[in-house]
Amino acid sequence: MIGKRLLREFYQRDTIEVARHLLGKVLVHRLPGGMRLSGKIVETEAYLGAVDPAAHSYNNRRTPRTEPMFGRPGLSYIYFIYGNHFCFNVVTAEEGIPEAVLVRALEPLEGLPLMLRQRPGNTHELANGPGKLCAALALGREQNARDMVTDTEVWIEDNGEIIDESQISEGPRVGIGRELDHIHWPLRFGIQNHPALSRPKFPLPLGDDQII
DNA sequence: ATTTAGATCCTCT
DNA sequence: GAGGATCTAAATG
Repeated sequence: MIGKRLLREFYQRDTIEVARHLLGKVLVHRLPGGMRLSGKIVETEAYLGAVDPAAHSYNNRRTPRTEPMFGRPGLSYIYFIYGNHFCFNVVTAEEGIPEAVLVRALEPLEGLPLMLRQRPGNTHELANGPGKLCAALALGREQNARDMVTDTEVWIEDNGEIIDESQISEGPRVGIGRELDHIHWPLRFGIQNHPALSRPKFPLPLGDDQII
């Protein structure tokens, strides 16, 4: 069963809302030839642009690399990192407001045999990290700055799955440095206890009988 | 189980 | 020239 492509309105709203609502949606890469590689989004992070020291677009920093973040909501933003990996983001909010959501983990759905050929192992370890999911879905420079509302190769679908608020874990973002307040901002979201979540583990929710 | 180091190269200063 | 929205394997407790 093939879902409905997400429309502009999905992306064109509050970035944190988009990050939460992307959980359970399906990222699709249609290869030349027609084969579909896809996975269910199980983990995301919000990057809040001008006011977010962890965002590439902090203080509206606009360079050739960050240019897609200033484009229409629904654009892909894929960048190369650490000499080895790509990371996949979706541009959010209003055009000109450089915010985005990083997709951090997928549960592979279509194209499993192909993914396993290049990285043998457990299904839930094929795309449980931002670099790994780009490798699994063959996303790279070629797929940067695509308008996923209209593109014929890369887009996101709604397959009808509803993720209730009560099934969403949240916590601080990963890998963004060490000194300032923003490292505590709870802008990382995941489907609670899903086997394809990345590391590190989400913190336990705070409760009355919880000891830290 | 947790920590460390190395790979590797693009982007911006 | 420095460092990064990462990953893996190897070392350590």
